[in-house]
Amino acid sequence: MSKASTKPPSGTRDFLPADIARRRYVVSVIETVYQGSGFVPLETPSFENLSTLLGKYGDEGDQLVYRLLHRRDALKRALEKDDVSESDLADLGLRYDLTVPLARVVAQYRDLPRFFKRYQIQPVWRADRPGRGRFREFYQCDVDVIGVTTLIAEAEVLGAVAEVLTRLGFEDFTLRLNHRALLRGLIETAGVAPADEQTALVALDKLDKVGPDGVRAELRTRGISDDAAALLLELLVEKASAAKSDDELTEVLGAALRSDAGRAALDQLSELRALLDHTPAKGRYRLSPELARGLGYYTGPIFEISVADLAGSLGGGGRYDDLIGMFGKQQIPAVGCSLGLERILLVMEERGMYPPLRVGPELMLCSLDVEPAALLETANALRQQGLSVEVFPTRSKLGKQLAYADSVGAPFAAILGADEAAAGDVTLKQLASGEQARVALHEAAGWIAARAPDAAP
RNA sequence: GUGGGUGUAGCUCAGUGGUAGAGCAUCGGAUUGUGGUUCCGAGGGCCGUGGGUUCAACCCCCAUCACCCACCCCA
Repeated sequence: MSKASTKPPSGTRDFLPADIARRRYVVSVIETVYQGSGFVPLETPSFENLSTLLGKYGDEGDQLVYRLLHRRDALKRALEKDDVSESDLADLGLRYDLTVPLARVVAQYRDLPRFFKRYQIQPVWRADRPGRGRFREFYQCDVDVIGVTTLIAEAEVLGAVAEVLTRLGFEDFTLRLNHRALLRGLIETAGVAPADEQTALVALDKLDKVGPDGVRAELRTRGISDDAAALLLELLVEKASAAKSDDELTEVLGAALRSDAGRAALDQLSELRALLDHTPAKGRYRLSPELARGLGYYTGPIFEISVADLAGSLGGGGRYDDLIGMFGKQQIPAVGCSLGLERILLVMEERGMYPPLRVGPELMLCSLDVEPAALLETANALRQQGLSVEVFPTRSKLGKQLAYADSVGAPFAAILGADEAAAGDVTLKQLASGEQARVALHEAAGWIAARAPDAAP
C-alpha cells in the first residue's frame, strides 16, 4: 500500500466511544470495590529499566518484554560493536505486569504504610502473538497487600476480586487455588528430579487444555521418566477428580505426600479455605492441585479465576514473598491478584451482561431560523442547568436534525425556533416516546429529569 | 519462531485471462417546524506491494509485506 495502514498494530485496539463506556463501567465497579476494601491507588511509568523487568518472569517471560531501542549516539555506538548483543541495544522496556513495578516502588519508598494495600489499573505490554482474548497491549487491574504474612491478606485479595465479579453479574466463576510448595511436594513425591521441576510445572499447567494424555506426552518429550509422569498424573488427575470435595482431596493428597513442606502447604490451603467462607469468595473456590501459573516469582498460595466459556483465565495471582527483596535489602512479604480487563469485557460482551450505557449527549439542541449567537446562548443556558448538550451546528431540515440526534443516542432533543427564541422558551422532545412539550427555557432540566430513564454513566 | 489460509469500496464479501459488483454504512431526494420503517439516487476502489508470463492480468507464476488460524505462552 502506498499509504500507511489505518489499522492499529496487531494485538492493539482503538477504543471508540461505545467501547470506552463499557470499559469505564467495568473499571468503576472494580475501583469502587477495591477502594471499599481499603486499597489505595498507585500508578507507575509505562516503561522501566530493563534491569528492573528482566529475571522476574522466567525465561519465557523475559522474551516477551518489549525493549525500547537506544536513541541516537548510544544506538550508533552499540551498532558499531563487533559482536552486538541484545543488552547493548536497549536499557529500557515496557512494563510486562503491574506486580514487578509495585515491588520496585515498595523497595524504593521506605515510608509507605507498614501494611500497604494498593490497587493499580493500567496497561501492560507483551511481545506476544495475539489471539482470542489475547492482546499485546492490555489492562490489568491489580490488588496487592504488602507486608502481611498471614492468610488474611490472601482472603482479602480473593474476597475483593470475588466481590467485583459478583457485582458485574458473573455467577459461575471459580477461584482455583493451589500452592507452590504443594506442587513442589507432589513433584518430589512422584520422583521427578528437582532440576526438572520447572519443566514439569509448565507441562502440568496445560492439563485442562490438552488432557492427561497430552500432559503425559509433553512430560516425555521434556525428558521426564514415564514412571514419574504416571505417578504425577495419578496424584493430580485421578485422585483429584475422584475426590468429591476439597476436604476429601486434601486428605488423599496428604496421605500420598512424602514431603513435610508439601503437607504444610496443604494445611495452609485448608486454613485459607476456612477463611474464604467468611468473604464474598464463599462457595466460589476450588482446590486445583494441577494449577501451576507461569510466572516465576510466586512462592506460596497461587490462584486463577476461571469461567467455563473462556480457555484462558479472567485473572490470577499469588503470594510472592521474595520479589521485593530482589530490589532492596529488606525481604517484604506480599500477595496479590490481577483481573484482566479485556478478558472480563470479552465474556461480558458475549453474554450481553452490560447495563444500558449512554454514550452521546443527553440533549441535542436543534434549531430553525435562529441566529448562531442565540443558539449558543440557549445551549449555554441549558448546560448551566447541568444538562449534557450538543448543538446541531448547521442549518438543516428539522427531520435531519432529529435523525442525527437519534443516531448519536441522545435521548432528548430540544427545538429552538424563532417563536421559542422570542418567547424565551424551548420545545423539548423525548425521542423514544415522541412526547413533546414547549416549556420555559429555565424549566428544561426539570422536564427532562422527570423523564430521564437513568443517570449518565 | 514452525505449518496452513486470506489480501477487491469505510465495513463484510462476490467475481471472470479482455481494464469491476452486492449488502451494510455515509451523503442527497420523496413540497413548507418533527427522527427510527420504506422507496429512489449519489459519492467512493492503480482489485496489498514489486517483478514476470501474455496481444491483454484483479484473475496465471515468483518474490515481498500485512493480517487470520493452529503450535507455544499468558490476563
